[in-house]
Amino acid sequence: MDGGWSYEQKTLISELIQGMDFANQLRAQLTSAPSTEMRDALMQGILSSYEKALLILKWGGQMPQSHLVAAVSGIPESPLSVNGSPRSDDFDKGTGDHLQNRDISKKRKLMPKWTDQVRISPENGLEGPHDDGFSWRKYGQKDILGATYPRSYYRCTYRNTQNCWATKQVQRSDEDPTVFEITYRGRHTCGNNGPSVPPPVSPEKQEEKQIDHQNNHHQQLQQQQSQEMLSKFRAGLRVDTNNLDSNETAYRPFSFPSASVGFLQIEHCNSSALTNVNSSLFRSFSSPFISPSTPESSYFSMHQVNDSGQAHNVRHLEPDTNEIISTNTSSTNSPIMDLEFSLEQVGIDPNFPFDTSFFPSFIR
DNA sequence: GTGATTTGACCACA
DNA sequence: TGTGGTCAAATCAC
Repeated sequence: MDGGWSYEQKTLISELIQGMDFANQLRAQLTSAPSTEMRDALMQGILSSYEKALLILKWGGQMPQSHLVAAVSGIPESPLSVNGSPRSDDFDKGTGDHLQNRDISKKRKLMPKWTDQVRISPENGLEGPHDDGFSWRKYGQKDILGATYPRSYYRCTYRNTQNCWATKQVQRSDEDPTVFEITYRGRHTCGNNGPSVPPPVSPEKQEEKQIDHQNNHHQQLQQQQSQEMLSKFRAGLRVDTNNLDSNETAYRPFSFPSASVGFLQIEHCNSSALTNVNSSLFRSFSSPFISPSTPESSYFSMHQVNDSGQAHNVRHLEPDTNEIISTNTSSTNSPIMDLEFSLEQVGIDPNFPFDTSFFPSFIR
């Protein structure tokens, strides 16, 4: 799948992912103040646009329809408490304030939710669901009515330390015990093992990197051009906060940082670089991204990076049967279908000199 | 000793 | 009232 991807494209995706993370974090901050509708809409616009851009770049308009269902919803996902202060576990322990707990419960319900299905291949020796790159901590297991196998509940390990309220539920399929249905809820707001933090590198990966370093010389040349292009891109990206309440003047116009860890990942541009991108995409968006299958396989597969930095096939999706289920009702349900969004909507200077050669030919 | 997992109990919701 | 989701004490693993 990685074939044909230019360095610039990888870089742009990395940057977009990071920008999306920032937007997420910003939204989490903004929702702490009253009158959040405007800001939520703004943030949703940013996220939606990022998602579309990534979809365009990733699939060149040929994304499998069966995997477009889940998408970022337009509803607030922030796990922040109503008063805006970061929640601690103490809030959940519910020793006193039931109203507050009710709010938290509602917020959780409103979190974006999407379902993925993962087939475990016997050859990789996995007995449980794949490692999706994030660090999860199991907090419960429940027998579900009508289900053969119990459902496991996981939350982000960094929930306490980084206020990351992402959770997932893992349910083994009755029909096919090798398939795990994983329901994610909420986006990761932690940076751990996410797009911004490269996972530890295994010996195998280091070997890959050595090989890939041989290609780095050429990539460095490209990198210079990309840096230049990205700086233009950053300069053109603005979120207009003029319409925000006056008490929000502390919020600066959104822009990309001058440096990004994601860029460092690309710097070691190996097979795992895109793997990281894929993994990041997978984590950052409701729409899972899968790669074309290998010729010998009738499945789609997706490489992801586990905690030890090993890339492995974690998704073997039968294109016809493994539909992605989602409860999402957002307008972004069909990202490819809904590409008519203006740059001004998201604060991008319409006069920004996009290098159209950068984009897949179908949108030129 | 510390962190992760297990598991029974509790709570909210339909 | 039944079910799903979460909590938290007990237990396990490293």
